[in-house]
Amino acid sequence: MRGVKVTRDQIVDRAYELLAEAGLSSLSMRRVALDLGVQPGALYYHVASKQELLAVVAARILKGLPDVAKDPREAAGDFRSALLRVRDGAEVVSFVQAYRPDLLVPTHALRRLFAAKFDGRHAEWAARTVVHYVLGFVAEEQNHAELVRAGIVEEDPARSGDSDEAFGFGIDAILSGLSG
Amino acid sequence: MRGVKVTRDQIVDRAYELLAEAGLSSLSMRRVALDLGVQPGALYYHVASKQELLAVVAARILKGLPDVAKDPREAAGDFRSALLRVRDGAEVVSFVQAYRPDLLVPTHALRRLFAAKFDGRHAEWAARTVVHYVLGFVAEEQNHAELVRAGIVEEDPARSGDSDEAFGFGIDAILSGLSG
DNA sequence: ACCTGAACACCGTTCAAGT
DNA sequence: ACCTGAACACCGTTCAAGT
Repeated sequence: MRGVKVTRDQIVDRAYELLAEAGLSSLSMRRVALDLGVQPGALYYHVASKQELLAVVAARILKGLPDVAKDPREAAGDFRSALLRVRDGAEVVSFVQAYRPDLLVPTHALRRLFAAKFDGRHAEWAARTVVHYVLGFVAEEQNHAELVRAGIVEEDPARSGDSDEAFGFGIDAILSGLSG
Repeated sequence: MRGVKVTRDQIVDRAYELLAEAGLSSLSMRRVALDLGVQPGALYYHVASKQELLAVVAARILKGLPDVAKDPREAAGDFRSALLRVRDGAEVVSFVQAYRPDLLVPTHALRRLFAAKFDGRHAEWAARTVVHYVLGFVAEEQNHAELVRAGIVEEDPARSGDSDEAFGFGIDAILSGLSG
């Protein structure tokens, strides 16, 4: 077989699509390679590791998010929406936050907003408090959705539908506490 | 080879130790089986899946946590301490929270504490707000620690050491917001 | 009842060799 | 420069067959 050309962009695109459509458990280097008609090893000429690939995919999940929002409440809502658009989005972004915190837009935007009321140290902590809450909230939402999809757990109709309200409740409490 | 007897407790014990000492990436069914001197398939007579095993391990991580604490601040601190005792503790508990929410003590305890000020619905949301924050915070702490340990990322001395203070800052903000 | 042996269908990563 | 082929060292899970 001849070597079929692959670009880094194609790899990232395919990885993103795979994640968005099928979730993190379907996103493997071998699957990406197969879809692109290339041997698994070929990917490593363009990307150092699966972790690096995930970091770039996470950045794409958050692309389009404005780097400066009106207020923290809107920033948090936009953040959640971006995560929900991609299956397991919160888990991927959560990992990348520890791997490459500099790559993540929402923390920057929030820190800037909080910089009006706090000094640098506390603005950073305030931003992280919001980010941790959002990631924790959405991670549970999405993990639960994956388990329902897999038929491992059945969704209980009592607690479903309240997600937006529950999210808003927490955000409001946090923001009111931060401005107290 | 003859069949060596294994109990469910031995499996859970070994899984917990493996996690505590070496982290989630070292916790495999095959490794547990090897350590117990048994074939991998033998485990499936005692435990339905790796997910079920993780659920029991998560319960053990939180065992010893009082099911009714004095105040939410203490409950949150105890929760974080329990997670930090085991490598990748937050990630495991985070997964299990979506898989078997009923198994997790801290939400129960917090809901009970918040039930004094809120009705059932809002007490639940308040408890979850705190739990999401704690899990998000500790997940980042531990993910970062794993990456440092693996030499993939070097820890920056500027932001290290502040963890307790940063955690307290967020908790105080959330709790003051919840009681406003 | 409980385990072995062996398989099935996968993983991420490396690297000599080819073009 | 970029890819193949092939390997290395693993995974979770299933299941007939043994005891």
